[in-house]
Amino acid sequence: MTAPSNREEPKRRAASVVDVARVAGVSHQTVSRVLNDHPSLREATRQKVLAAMRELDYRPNAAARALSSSRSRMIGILSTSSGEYGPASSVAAVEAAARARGYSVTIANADGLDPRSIDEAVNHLANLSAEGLVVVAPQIQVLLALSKLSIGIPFITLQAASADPTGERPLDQVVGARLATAHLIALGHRRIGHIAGPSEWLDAAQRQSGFQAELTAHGLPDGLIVTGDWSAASGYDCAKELLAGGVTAIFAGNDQMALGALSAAMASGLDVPLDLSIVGFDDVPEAAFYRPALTTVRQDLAEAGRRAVAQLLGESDVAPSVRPQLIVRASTAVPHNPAPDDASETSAGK
Amino acid sequence: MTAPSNREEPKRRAASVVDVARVAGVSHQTVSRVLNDHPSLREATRQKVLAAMRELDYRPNAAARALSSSRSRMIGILSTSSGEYGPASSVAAVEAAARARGYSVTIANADGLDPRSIDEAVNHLANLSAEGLVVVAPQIQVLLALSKLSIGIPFITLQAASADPTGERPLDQVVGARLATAHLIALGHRRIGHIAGPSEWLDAAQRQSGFQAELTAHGLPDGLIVTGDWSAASGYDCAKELLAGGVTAIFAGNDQMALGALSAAMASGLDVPLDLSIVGFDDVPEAAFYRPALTTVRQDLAEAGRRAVAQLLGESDVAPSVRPQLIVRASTAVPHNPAPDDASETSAGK
DNA sequence: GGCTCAGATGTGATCGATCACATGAGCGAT
DNA sequence: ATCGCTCATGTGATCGATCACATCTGAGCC
Repeated sequence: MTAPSNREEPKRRAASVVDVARVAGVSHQTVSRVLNDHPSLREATRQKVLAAMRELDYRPNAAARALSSSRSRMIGILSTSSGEYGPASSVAAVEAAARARGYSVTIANADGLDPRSIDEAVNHLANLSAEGLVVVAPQIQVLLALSKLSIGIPFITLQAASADPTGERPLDQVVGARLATAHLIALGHRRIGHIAGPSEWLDAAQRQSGFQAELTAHGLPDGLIVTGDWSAASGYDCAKELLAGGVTAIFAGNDQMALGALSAAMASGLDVPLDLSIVGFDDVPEAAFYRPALTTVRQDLAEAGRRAVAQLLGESDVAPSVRPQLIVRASTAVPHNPAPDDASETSAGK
Repeated sequence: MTAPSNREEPKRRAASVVDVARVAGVSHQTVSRVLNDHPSLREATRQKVLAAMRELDYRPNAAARALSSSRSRMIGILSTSSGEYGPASSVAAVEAAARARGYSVTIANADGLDPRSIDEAVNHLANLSAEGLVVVAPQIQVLLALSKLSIGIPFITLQAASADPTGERPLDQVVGARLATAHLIALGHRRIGHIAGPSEWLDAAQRQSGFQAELTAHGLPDGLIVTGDWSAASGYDCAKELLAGGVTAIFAGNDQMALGALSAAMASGLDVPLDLSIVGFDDVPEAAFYRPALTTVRQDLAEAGRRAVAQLLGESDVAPSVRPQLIVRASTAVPHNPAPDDASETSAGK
């Protein structure tokens, strides 16, 4: 650390605003102004500074910035069970949207069932002074923990209504569920079962209520509902149960459970879609290659991520929810014994 | 900022070390020592400080810490195409391992094919002064960009040899591929095809070379290899091509492509496993529910994530690679017309 | 010409922690 | 009793940016 540093050792400390200022022949504040593109700056000066930055390979120090401005420019993603397609894609979407706005994202995964784990994850993000949280796997426990801890950080969920009383949400799960259910009803199904996700997940609850709402809207009695855990294995078991109840169609809360249901149907010697129609939710990339190819509901997760970030950062152009889309493939068809009263509908194409 | 602050406004600035010090009746440095559990600290003092922290709901300011210690306690995850199961699970594993050590993780997704996008992602992480990078989807381009940019940040990949010349790697893809191939050979297959992942992915290359190595070790001629893009759709097309080449077994570079191959076999009127055996790679959670249930290679991604972080943070106990595991299910069997020379092996159970 | 005023730039304090160094207390050896 | 040493704690500088405020310059106006 003595003045005449060993020239064998070229790794001197990284350049700072002061170094840039010296090289450019301006003050450190001017450099800072270039960094934050301040309006009143002569173009010539800006260029001088930019040149100096390039020469020194200057990288602004994020920590120093965060400290002095007390803005971390950091968004926290709170997730659980994140090997799954939906959450994983959402994380990527949020990251892209955040980075486009000059923000970074940190993740914290919580074991959704363990309150302590949730607290730890939330606290971790709070300690980083994240400016906002995106909850990617919104279990009730997580939302409860968030409001209870009441660290003054705004948060939003992709799939469900946020704490924000306006009730805006990037993805509308109810509509998607109604789409799926309406499709089955239109085909002529009357005894329809639903494999719901775990009841503590808000998306599961919303999909389930969409299912019920659509049945009711068509004057049909309440459907059979059994609850799985999002996994294909649980889908298998739940489907067995629903089949015992005599359903001709199943709407599964996600594609994995739909896959399990497909498997259960085969194990029961039933043909899909001739004996049993199945609709999934998510449109995972593999859904078209399940056998038969799965009819499912697609959500634009990328767009949802973008909107979540926009809303979190207080941008005004909050568009209405992203509309989900029904993708009709080969796992749904007119039932064998359609209800006697209404058999005018025909099978779906593709 | 005048002394008598408006009591109508209760949101005063968050507590700092100085505040805690005042309440505890010690110096700010002592508080800092508690934070970093310094060895020489009287237990009574520590308790006093901890009590003060609790009272003030003190949260250490990560930015200030990073600035003064010049350690960001942040690990960057560089990923591409992160809706997929492998990368997504790895991210979660790395996050957990990092947080357990008091580190945070930031993600940056790059579009793996676009050099500019890679540079942007790497620079983003470098600007946050991440102390290390974990490359989760190691395409050659990404690694090239990393060495070219030569920001002095250590990095490691989960699946492939890192820049570190020791060649240690958390996951050994070659072994997994040999396991899968050996299984097919042991069943009696002689004409085996491989659906490889994109050649720019190091894991794809390693799996492919493991496949070849195993064939060679058994004195078999080179296998047929066609290259997909990890997707089920490409698996379908590649399988068709391999079938035209007359293979009796296919080793797919991941489970999605294996699913596509399953679909292609059915479309060609072939029975799996009677007419065609298929092995996948990854053991995605759904693999057991494909029809037939997929024989595949399981990797312990969680353990790999842990080791990657440990190695990155320079912990000494670098264990050898995690051994992958062959999961035999129902998609592989003895071929219809086994090679005449060696038919002593029998089918694998479940 | 002198005045005002906005545009462009500079000066020093500040954010909240750690670092480097100084100091006081306690205790055994000489 | 004094030296020397370690343990426990305190003091002030420092990290690299922004913030608040001061200063300078030149154009426009009367």
